[in-house]
Parts: sequence; structure tokens; C-alpha cells
Amino acid sequence: MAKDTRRRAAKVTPVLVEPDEQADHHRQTRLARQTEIAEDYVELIADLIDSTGEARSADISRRLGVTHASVTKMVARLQQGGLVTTQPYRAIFLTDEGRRIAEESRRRHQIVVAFLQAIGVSEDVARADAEGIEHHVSEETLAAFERVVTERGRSS
Amino acid sequence: MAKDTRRRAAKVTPVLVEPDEQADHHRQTRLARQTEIAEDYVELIADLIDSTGEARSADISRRLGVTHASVTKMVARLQQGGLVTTQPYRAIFLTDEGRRIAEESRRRHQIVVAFLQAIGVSEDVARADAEGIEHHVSEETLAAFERVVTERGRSS
DNA sequence: TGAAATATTTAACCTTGGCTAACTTATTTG
DNA sequence: CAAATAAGTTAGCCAAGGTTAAATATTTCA
Repeated sequence: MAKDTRRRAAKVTPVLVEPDEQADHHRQTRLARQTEIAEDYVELIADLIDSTGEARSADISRRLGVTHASVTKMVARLQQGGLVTTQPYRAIFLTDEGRRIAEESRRRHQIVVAFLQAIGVSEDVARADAEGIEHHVSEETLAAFERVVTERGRSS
Repeated sequence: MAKDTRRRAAKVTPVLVEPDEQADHHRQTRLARQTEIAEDYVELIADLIDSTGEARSADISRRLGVTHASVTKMVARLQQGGLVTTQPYRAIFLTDEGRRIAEESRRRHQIVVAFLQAIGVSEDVARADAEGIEHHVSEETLAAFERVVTERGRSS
């Protein structure tokens, strides 16, 4: 080890928490990562249905920026998971569970976007960042975001 | 491009942006997802080195909540990628590039945690959420976060 | 109506990041 | 200093999400 515990406190102050606590946080984050792709698809499918009447896989692939083939495969998995129903060469529909998740995602998404804009982030960047952030905010944080939105909304 | 044509449709107002723009956002998010695991490892390695003098893979696996074997494999990949150096059965060190990324990650992490706490999120939840959020905030958003922190810090 | 244009699916492949089980090397200690 | 324990590695497996290229269905319209 040699390194001789040089009076901690260097300039950077590494923030080390309790190991198990930290492990828990990481485990949670890994869990969230597992569901976020599915959520993206489901959310988009709901938006397409609401705005154009149906969700075709071509639209999904265009909007997600992935190939048709990836969409087909992912949609099969969503069907496996009971979030979606579809027949070959037909449009895609949400199950009740799928719709529930879509609503939930949409809610988060909107809060995050509104929040980011409220603290001064530009619309485009807000939308882009929200895409990544929305899957990682707890209810507690989401509530804090909402508070900020209404505060700032009121004062302006 | 006149995106403010918000003809508010149904009850739920599905937020559909321009397809390519949306695809770009998703592509960006996918990119961020590719690097976040590496960032987590590198950030943790830096913290371990700073606080205990060295980074052993046992500590990493404990703190990340993954098995030893996963750490070994991931460290090999990090070495491939030039972020880390290590010899079999020895501790792990960061390359200059690795250190750079670690600093950068730590900076983001700290800002996000401070920010969440500033808007009223509890410490534990702030840390947990930050783990997921930190990889998805642009510089613009990060700057907005910092503004909020200093504003609120000043007023209390 | 039937041929060309579009849309969808299938198959084969790749990388990432986990896991378990078995094995090897280091370190500690009786 | 040898045996026990701890730490690290290797090999083989898995699922998720991507990719291309080729095959197949569906639409469109001349």
C-alpha cells in the first residue's frame, strides 16, 4: 500500500458514502436502465396513436433514429412483456398496462421539460436532456421539480 | 422554424416534435448510455484512489454491487479503451485520459447532488437520483443547475 | 389487374454488461 | 513456513439492443 495516508482532504474531496448504500444506488440505476428503452418505445407509440391515429413501425424507427429491424425486434419484446399487441404487417396497439406506462412516462417527461425550461434551459436542449433524465428521477425529485415550476411560474 | 404552432389537440397533448429532431435527441441519449457505465467505474476508481490510496477490484465490486468477475471484465475493457492501467492481481490506476474523465464525472456528480438538495430533495434520494441523472445533463443544463444552487445558497 | 413502390419481417451477426463456477495467485496467521 | 482465507482471473453462459442484407407482404395507381 505504501501510499501513506496523506492527510485526507486533498483539493477534490471524493464523496464516499457507505459501500452498501452506494451499491444500492447503483443497483437502482441499473434497474432503471433496463426499463428505459421500453418506456421510450411505449411513450412514442402512445404519442403516435394520439396524433396520427395509429403507430406504424416505420414512424417509430424514424423518430427513434433506429432501423426498422430494431423496431420489429423490440416490438416483439414489448408484446412478450404484455405492453403491446400487434399482428404481422399491422399497426401497433397498447395494452392497458402499456397505456399506463405510457401515461406515466409522458407525465414525467412533461414535468422534466417544463422544469428545465423554468430554470432557464432552452427548449431544444430541455427536450434532449429530458429524454435521458426522465427515467432517473424518483417521485420525490419529481415533486421538487413541480414545486420549482409552479414557484417560478407564479413569480413571472 | 415556427415550432410554436401548438394546435393543442386532444386532452393529453402528445408532444410531438419534428421527427429528425426527436431522432437526434434519442441518438444522443443512446450515446450517453454507452459511456455511462465506463464513467461510473472510472469515477469510482478515482474516489477509491483518493480516499484509500489504491483501487482494488474487490472494493469496486462491493461499491457497485456487481460480482468480482464483472469488474475484471469491465476493467479489461477500460484498459482497452485507454482509461486505466493494471497488471494481473494488482491494483488499478487511471491514465491521464481516465483521470480527466473521472474529474469531469465527479464535477457533474457534485453539481447534480448539490442542486437536488438545493431544491429540497433529501440527501439519500439526491445521491441515488444523481447516479442516473449525471450522465444525461448537457453543459447548458449543468450551468442552470449551478445558478440555482448559488441563488438558493445565497438566500438561506 | 398486376407491376412497381413501400412497408415489414427474418436471419445472422456484434457488443455490452451482467452472471456462475472453477481455478490461480496473494496475503495472513497459527 | 505451511495452510487457510481472501482476492483476482478465466471460461462459458445469457439477454438486451443495435446492425445489414435478403425475403416477404401490402399498397398504390397506370
